[in-house]
Amino acid sequence: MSDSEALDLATRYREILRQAVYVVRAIEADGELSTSQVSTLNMLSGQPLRVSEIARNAGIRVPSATEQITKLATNGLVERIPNDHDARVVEVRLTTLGRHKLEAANLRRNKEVAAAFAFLLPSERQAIDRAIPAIAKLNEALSP
Amino acid sequence: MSDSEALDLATRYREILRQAVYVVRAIEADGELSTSQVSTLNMLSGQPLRVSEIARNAGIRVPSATEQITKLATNGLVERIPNDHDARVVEVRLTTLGRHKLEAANLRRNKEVAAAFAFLLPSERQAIDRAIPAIAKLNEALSP
DNA sequence: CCTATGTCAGCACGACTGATATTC
DNA sequence: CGAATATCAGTCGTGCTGACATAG
Repeated sequence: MSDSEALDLATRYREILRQAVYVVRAIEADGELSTSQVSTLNMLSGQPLRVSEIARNAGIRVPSATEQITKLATNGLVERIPNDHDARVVEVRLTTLGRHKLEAANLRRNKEVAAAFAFLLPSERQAIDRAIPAIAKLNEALSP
Repeated sequence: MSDSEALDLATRYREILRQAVYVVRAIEADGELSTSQVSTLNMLSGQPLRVSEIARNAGIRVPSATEQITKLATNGLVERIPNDHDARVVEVRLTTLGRHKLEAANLRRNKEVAAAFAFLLPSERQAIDRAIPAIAKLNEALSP
């Protein structure tokens, strides 16, 4: 790929991404979890994580993660658990309520997106499906 | 495509998008235009637009667009032009300075993204290339 | 004593709603 | 008069840096 082809592809990619961000943000419902809250909770759906791990996974700083967690904990969606081996560490765990709210929010959002996918041709859905691993690798390459 | 396949695709698509947002935001340089400023200015690179048109294109409310424009105008990147036929309307136009700063910011960002594309296999670049029109159509389907 | 971890305080950006001119 | 256009005022969410307490 020539330099100018790469620049052209980058331009189109950046533009489509900008659009997609606004469009996906717009499917948030009133009173539901915010997109960043869903992201944080999704991370915790497998196992509890430390504050610093949450920050690293989310691409944000530790104080910002603390703030998110404080808000989620106030709403009873996560709980802080002290670590027996290292008293500096705080593990953050989904509560049952948090898990239920997360599943509801994920399902609603995914249904909306899935409904939009129904407007695409099979070949178009396939094109997006095949691009997802490549975008993941690109994200990796762009990460610090 | 079955419902569960569509839901699965939607899940993976939402997740990859979330990642991409953080990663692309992170390539902002200090003292440069912000991502939302670049978006606004890119809209104006073709022809002047009304405040309400900018808001609609950007997927934001009119007062938010006004605020963006005020900031850009304060920095000399755009100028407000009254409309002869309708005194309620304000057209917003790129200044020469705005055009130069926009081109510099676009080039720097696109170079960073293009450099990341270089880490991908040709087949992976092709996969993203082919997905872009499909994502555009998906954005269309998700728009209100 | 130095480092790691998490929190607190204060700030910036960018969105929102509701209220207000002004013009059509 | 009602609708359209843009702005202003005030608020909220989410990120940041710098300072700090506590633990290793």
